[in-house]
Amino acid sequence: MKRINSNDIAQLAGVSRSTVSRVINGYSNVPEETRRKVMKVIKEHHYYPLISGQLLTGKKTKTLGLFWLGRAAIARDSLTSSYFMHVIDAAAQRGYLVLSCILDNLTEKHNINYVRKIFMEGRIDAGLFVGTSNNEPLIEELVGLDKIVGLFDFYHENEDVPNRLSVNFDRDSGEATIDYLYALGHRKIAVIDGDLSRLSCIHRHESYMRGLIKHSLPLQNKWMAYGGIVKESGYAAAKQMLSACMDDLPTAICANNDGVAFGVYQACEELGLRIPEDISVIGADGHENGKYTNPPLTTYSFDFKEMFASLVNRVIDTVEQKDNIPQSDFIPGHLVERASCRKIELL
Amino acid sequence: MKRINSNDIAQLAGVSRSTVSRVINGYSNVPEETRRKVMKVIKEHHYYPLISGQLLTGKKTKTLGLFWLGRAAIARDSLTSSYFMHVIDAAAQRGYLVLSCILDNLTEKHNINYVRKIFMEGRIDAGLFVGTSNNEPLIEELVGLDKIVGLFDFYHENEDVPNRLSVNFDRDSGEATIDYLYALGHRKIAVIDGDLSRLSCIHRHESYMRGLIKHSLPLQNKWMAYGGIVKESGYAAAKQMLSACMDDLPTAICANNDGVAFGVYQACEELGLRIPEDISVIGADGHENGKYTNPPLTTYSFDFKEMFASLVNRVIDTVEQKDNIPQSDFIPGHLVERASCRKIELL
DNA sequence: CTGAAAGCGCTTACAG
DNA sequence: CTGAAAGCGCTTACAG
Repeated sequence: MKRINSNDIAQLAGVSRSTVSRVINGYSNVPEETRRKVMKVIKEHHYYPLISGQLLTGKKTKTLGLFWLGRAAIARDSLTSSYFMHVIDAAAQRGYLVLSCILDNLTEKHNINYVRKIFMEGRIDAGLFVGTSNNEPLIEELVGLDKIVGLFDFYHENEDVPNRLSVNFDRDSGEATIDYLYALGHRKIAVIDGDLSRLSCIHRHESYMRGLIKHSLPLQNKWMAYGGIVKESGYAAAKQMLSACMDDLPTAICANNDGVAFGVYQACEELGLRIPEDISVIGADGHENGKYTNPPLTTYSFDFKEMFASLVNRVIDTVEQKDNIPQSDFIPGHLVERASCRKIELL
Repeated sequence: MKRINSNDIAQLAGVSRSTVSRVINGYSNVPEETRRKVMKVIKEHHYYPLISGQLLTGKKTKTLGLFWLGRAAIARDSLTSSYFMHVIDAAAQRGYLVLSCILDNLTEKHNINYVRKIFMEGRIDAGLFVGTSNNEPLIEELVGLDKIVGLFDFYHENEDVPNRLSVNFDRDSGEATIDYLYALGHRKIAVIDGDLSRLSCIHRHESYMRGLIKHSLPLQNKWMAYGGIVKESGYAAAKQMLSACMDDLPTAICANNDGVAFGVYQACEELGLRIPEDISVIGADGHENGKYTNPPLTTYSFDFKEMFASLVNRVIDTVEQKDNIPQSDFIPGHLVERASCRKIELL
């Protein structure tokens, strides 16, 4: 059974292929009657033009690539499913589809070729990258080839490159977290940093430090650790840090993100430290599971839906050659107070 | 800057487009020296043939559609991120990409047209559906149009339709669950069913009933409820059921899936019932979060990675016109014993 | 072993 | 307002 094409539709409707095409593409110079006649045949046969033909004439794919870096983090983090959904929804909103790839990194030859191929074969109008580390030559190459690229949490000072868009966490989350703890009376505050090859982790680290300095609080090595970005690494870092300073414990721990905070919970449990009675814990992200931990996790929360929508919309605006598109967007977060931080009575 | 095409490559390499194409497609009748000469130019210019041109000559898209039904369930369930990953990984394994869509249902006109369009426009070689309910006319239409369709948890007795593939949960999970509880000494067993428009929920219900009957246990209305498939609905069902039979509580509750079991946990907590001391709870699925609940959830677990790999591979085999492809596959689950079911001393 | 030619399904100036 | 023609980038019989 041969597939029906625009020629067949034209014949059935008694017009030329040109007219069929004009109707499909909504040209204004088609009289209402002709349009109706052609549409009738199109509907009857469930005819849709093949994109392969359309693409060859310069139409867009109306497809975004979504390149997800870091398989391990994805597998372990349930926030991720909502990320996927946010991207797909935001794109669908604008009539775009999403082609998803999961890759461990963007440095292995094999992965580089894979991504490059998807761009060069003309499968997508633009590509979104999530989980990039701070230096990605492939992305610069693609930008140089005039490919449109959207980056989550990957800011470039250079804003003169209109085909490189980004969305970022605000840069004050760390400071705001410290402010909150300070106001509760905490003076001995530990910080567990994330993966410092990621932009947001660097910014948050710097912001924590600004907060500590602002309040003239001590920056002590024994109260600092690198906790990665997942529960397991957060657990290991917290366990080691706390074990080493049991004689002089901090009264509060800032975890670079909620996954790490869950690891801190586990470490505290094993060390017999009650949260928040013995030690307060505060995270960052706004992870869904934070509502259900015991105690529920106080955290500096971000609206990921908003973040992805901002990125997707500006990328699509760029594809559609709109004007005055902001290249970067820093999304503000806000404190979500639950039950993992307690007030300290000051003497 | 114009894009380089096969003509340019041909000129640069001093051959015809035909030969360039032969090299790219790995034809055997190209002498090694010519091949090398052409490949050199191709590599140098990072040339990749546009798929639009290739498709028009009958090549496949090497892309699978993934149609995800039921936005609400996705948003709430963190298992979902691993589902996405399993599909994308299994497809990538075979050199296929995945185009993902999220839809509330397959019944609204708008959604039907959306899915139909993606198939008809030639964007994908086959489509996978997850979260379908038991009767989906659109799927039958697509099957009738010779589209290749892969269904998760949606079995058809009629196995004579080679372009309709499915993967399913084994049909003994309910019975095995009852067997387990019976062996622990439980005689008063409640069942919270899922969404009976889904095949697996029906099968599991029937299987629970078989188990109860086999052991001559009472099928009591007061110990039966419909709990949907997410935590919230499971909570509501359990709360209502338990509140209504506080004078004669079951000693164990079977939850249709783990999400529902988490709802049961919440209901029990509110009613002051300790798990497993006062009441045992067992789930089904093997949800990652079940490890972290208090107490950790005993459940009848399935390997979703295996399930999706089975479906993806058989769908791709069908696309590639291999022979003797099983249309359905029932994947066996197994009991994962954690701490939510206790032994009952029999008098 | 290899090139010239036809053709895939569409859209879009062009001409009328 | 509308049709005939050209062209997009590829692959594949066909002929030599």
